[in-house]
Amino acid sequence: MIEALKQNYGYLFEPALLEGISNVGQLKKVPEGFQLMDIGEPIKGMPLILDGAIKILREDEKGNELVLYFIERGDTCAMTLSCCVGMAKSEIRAVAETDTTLIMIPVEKMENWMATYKSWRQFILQSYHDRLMEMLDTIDSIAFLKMDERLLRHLRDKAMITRDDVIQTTHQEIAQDLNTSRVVISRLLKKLENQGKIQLFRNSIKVIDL
Amino acid sequence: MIEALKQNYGYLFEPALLEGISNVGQLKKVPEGFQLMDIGEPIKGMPLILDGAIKILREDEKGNELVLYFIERGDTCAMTLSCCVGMAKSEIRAVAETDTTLIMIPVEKMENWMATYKSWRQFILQSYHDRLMEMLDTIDSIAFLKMDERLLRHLRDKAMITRDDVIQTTHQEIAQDLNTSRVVISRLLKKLENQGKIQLFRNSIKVIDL
DNA sequence: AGTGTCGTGTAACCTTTGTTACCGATTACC
DNA sequence: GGTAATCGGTAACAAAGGTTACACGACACT
Repeated sequence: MIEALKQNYGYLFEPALLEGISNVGQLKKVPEGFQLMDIGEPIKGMPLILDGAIKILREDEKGNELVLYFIERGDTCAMTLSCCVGMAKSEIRAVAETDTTLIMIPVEKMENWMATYKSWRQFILQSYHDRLMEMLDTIDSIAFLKMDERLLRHLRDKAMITRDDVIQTTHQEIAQDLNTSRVVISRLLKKLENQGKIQLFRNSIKVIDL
Repeated sequence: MIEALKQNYGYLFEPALLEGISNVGQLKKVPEGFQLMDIGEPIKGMPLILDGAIKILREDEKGNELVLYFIERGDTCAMTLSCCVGMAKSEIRAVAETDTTLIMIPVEKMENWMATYKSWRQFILQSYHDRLMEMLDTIDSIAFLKMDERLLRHLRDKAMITRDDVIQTTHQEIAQDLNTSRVVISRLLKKLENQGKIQLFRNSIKVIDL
């Protein structure tokens, strides 16, 4: 574990902190589609992603979903940080977008390390910052963009985090991610294909115009 | 200044920190409508609100606006915190919603106090948490609600922060806040009035159903 | 091969929201 | 008092997105 940790976070954290993490942290490998956290669930720990990607999404009472953003290698989940401060319940759902390796850190350590390690403080603040910016991005998309632009952006995001211009997914799944209906997505995807921006296949989409 | 400071933040910060704030902080009184910060502007300092309320909004390249949330007495602006970490440019615009009194703290002090005062650390983290939750709320509104519900929610928010069920505003201004057109707002306001949830006057709206 | 399920394309229609245009009332300013 | 600007109501229409229904091919399972 310490090896993968050093590789991803070595330049960030001082040796003593790396050691602390590897002592109390719990290595976890989860397959694609695995649900790491759900809305209303108490927070068990804070994840440090070593490899893979996680989809963070929001749901309302009626079951409508919306993807907020993805987190990747080197990231952590600000919502988790957040919950250590105030309430203990998660406001979001986290689902592994690809096979993912991560370290879970018990929440008790956080305040502790905040006082001790400057690098930890900076990491936490940076994470909050990054997540706030992602949320701003999300808000920009929903508030200012039409569905076809949101769709294209979503496809590019997915291509980016999987590092593959061919996305394995269905129209139905995209519709859920963007909180709209399958018919609408099929319609717009066809339009994007006619514009030469993507290529459609059964169960996959190739993004041309990255 | 130290008096107003103690009154609003005394229970949060230890005496030494309060003293530090009152030494380096700069007291500011701004009138309603005053623009405290704009998108792209470098961040000068971090505001602690003593009295009043500030509207935080986002704008895209085309000039479309959207209100993100309001901050009030006892709050600070997470975007400012955020900018001390990464870039130095503001991502948002801040406009005084009412006459407002605040203390500006130079950004240099932040990292300093983070190491020294536990209460400061907790305040910063709590602020980040609060702001993230507000952003989630905003996303919920835009993503899951129809315009009439968003409108009603906006009116209630405004009533809340001004502590007055009569809102002084125009349909045009509301339309800007919600990134839609005046005609749409007029239409929906009329509907809400017919439903008995509000009462319309020239330049003001009374929220019945708080 | 036969059956059922899943993924996709498409048409028809409805609702919500955005746009343009116009009008009357109120207010501000000279 | 006259004039211009602002504010709000409304109609008519356009565009975007949501809904329902159905067809057809791919695929899985037996």
